[in-house]
Amino acid sequence: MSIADKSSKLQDTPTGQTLQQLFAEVVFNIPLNKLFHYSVPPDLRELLTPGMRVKAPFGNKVITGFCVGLTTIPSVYKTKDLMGILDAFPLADETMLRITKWLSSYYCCGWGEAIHAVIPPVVRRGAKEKIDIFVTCGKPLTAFEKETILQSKKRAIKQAKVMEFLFNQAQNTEIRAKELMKATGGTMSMLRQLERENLLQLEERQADAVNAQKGGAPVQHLALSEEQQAAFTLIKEKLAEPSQGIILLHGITGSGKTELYLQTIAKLLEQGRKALFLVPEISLTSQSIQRIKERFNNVAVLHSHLQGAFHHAQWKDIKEGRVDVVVGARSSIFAPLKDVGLIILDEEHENTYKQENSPRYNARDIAILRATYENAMVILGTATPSLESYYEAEKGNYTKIVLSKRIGTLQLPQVEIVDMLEEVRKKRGYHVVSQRLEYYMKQALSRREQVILFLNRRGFTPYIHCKRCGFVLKCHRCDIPLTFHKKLNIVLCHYCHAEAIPPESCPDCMANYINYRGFGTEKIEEVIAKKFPGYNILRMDSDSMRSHGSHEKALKAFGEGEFQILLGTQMIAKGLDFPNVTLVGVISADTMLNLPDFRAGERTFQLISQVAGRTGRGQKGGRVIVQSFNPRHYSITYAAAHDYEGFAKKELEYRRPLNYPPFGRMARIIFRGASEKNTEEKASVIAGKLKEIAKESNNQLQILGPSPAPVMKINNLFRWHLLLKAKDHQRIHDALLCVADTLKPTKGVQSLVDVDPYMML
DNA sequence: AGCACGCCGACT
DNA sequence: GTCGGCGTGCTC
Ligand SMILES: [Zn+2]
Ligand SMILES: [Zn+2]
Repeated sequence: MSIADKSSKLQDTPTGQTLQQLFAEVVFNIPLNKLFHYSVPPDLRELLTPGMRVKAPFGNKVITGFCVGLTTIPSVYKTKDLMGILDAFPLADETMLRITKWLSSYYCCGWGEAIHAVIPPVVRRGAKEKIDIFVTCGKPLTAFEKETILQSKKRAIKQAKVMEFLFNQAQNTEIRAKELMKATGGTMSMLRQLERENLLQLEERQADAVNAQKGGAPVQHLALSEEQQAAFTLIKEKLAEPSQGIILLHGITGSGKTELYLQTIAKLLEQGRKALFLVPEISLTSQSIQRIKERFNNVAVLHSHLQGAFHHAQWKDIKEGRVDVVVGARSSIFAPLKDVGLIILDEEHENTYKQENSPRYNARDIAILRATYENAMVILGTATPSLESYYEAEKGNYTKIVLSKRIGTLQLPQVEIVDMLEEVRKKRGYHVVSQRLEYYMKQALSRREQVILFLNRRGFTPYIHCKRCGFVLKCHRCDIPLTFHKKLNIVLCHYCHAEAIPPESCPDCMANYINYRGFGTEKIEEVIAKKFPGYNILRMDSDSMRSHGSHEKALKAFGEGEFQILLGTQMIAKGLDFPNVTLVGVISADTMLNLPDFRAGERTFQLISQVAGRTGRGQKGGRVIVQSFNPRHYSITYAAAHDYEGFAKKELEYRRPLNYPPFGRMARIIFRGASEKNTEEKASVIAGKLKEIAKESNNQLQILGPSPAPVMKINNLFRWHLLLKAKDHQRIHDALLCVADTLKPTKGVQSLVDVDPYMML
């Protein structure tokens, strides 16, 4: 314990200089937005830089914290000494400290929590650097010399095998010792023995994390279309300006956005700066990731569930400037690149950019923030801009660039909406496949073309109910109907994954009138198999694609024509590019439309547009059939007409009077607890306080609720929520700050604050 | 978040 | 009379 009084404020250094006592500002990974000051002992003084992790006594134990700053003025009289420094270099640079501070303020979490969320776990754990052993043949040998060696090893079969394997490799190529041993059955001691005999060379070094393509010229740029060229010219102009700003690149599917991204990256790299490329999710089948890797040399593809050591090495490579382009999903926005000049968000509207646990940030907003801090350009690319981005562009805050033409002679597919109510009347009863869809499927299949069917619901039937008393079978832990899975013969909760045996009679009234109602992908598969015997159906949903690599394998098989019909959920909605697919059927466009969410219409429009983009990718053209019980809903009709502008105008018209984003801002507080009563109570206490603040604000702030969340119970926890709505975010922020201390968990009820929420369930 | 301190019910 | 429940407050 050092006392910050006059006598100890000065310390003597070995050189005799007298230095003022220095204090470290430290934050911890706890839900507490508070700085703690620690005195820096003389021996640590030279080593400590903000951004490093430190060991500090906290309460009666020693924990790890982050140093976020240094000061000579402590906030308290008594300060404890720092006990150690964990890093030789700061894990977070100045920009990252600024960003995390902003995160903690904006999303209502501790600064320490924000930093914690931004540093990959492997880096925090300080994974030992992965050392690989590489084997090479050494000097070139003639065929005769090789033969002599093999002869001399006649009695050491395994050794001969190793040497033979090496000889069969191309001259001077290296192979990982592990791979070599796996292929030949050799052991490490064997390799060491061969090394001693000078028959091979072993080199121990850190595995390369970067996509280093030694030699082999990168793939050349493609020629740009007239429209692309105009867009590129504009981007280049913006790039040359001192503050480059934000570009909304609105390009329909197939208009060549990726090529523009790539050439812009190339332009930026010429300036010696680095680029960050964000994608909604990293999938091995992604075309754009493949194209980036073949176009540039030092590309790092960040994979969130990557091998620890590899990830650590990759992170270091990025930090130390050996990487030019970082590609990754949401959390890659925090990649420790120095001097980022360009941040690209592909499919900007995707909700995967929003993190659904604390800090609940949106990578799109962080990208814009980071770009202003680092003076970088942001390109938001999409075929269906989020209304937030569209509106910013309309206001002139973003530069909008439109690519309205498909590359080459490709035509947009023709979209036909089928009124399912009409269908019910015509066919007397409900059929999941309409006559129109069946007709076009027959046509396409008879021409040996392929069909994609989309349904955003897995399982066999989503409801199990009693025809006599109306009882609906629900999960005993959640307020959610159970889904019947036929193949596994279980009923499953899609929220908590609880499973049960399908009932044969009503659990409530014992009647034998159990009805399995509705349809999921599993049932559609059965229906289609009956209707189209002799065709191979590939079903892709999280049930059928559970094992590793099955996703890639399945798509490859479909691409090679092994299957004629591909049926699946969300997972087949994006990115697929199969020229032989001439028909896409949307089994139900209503699944999202009926959700209690003000973005339901926007989501429906995006989904139909995205799914429609899976066809018309070849010379044979394409057609889309959209089945709906709301065939005249504007989200569906505008999507069918490929009219984004029309949709956006209509949707904005609906949101404006209600002050929904983009006109207003929102935050949501979710309360959850084991006791229904306590949960409700807590929600109304907080709501009461907020409503008082709202009253003072002259109705600038609105409080909606408290009310039970649309899903009232998940995993035995009851859920209530309330919404804050205001014209500007500051009001919401101030209000949240006022109630912040009452949001701590009490009586087993916790409160979760979600600023700019996406999920409303 | 942990952890200590503190104040009221049901146990030896 | 004590053991332990978890409500409140603090951590440089
Ligand atoms: Zn459940
Ligand atoms: Zn019943």
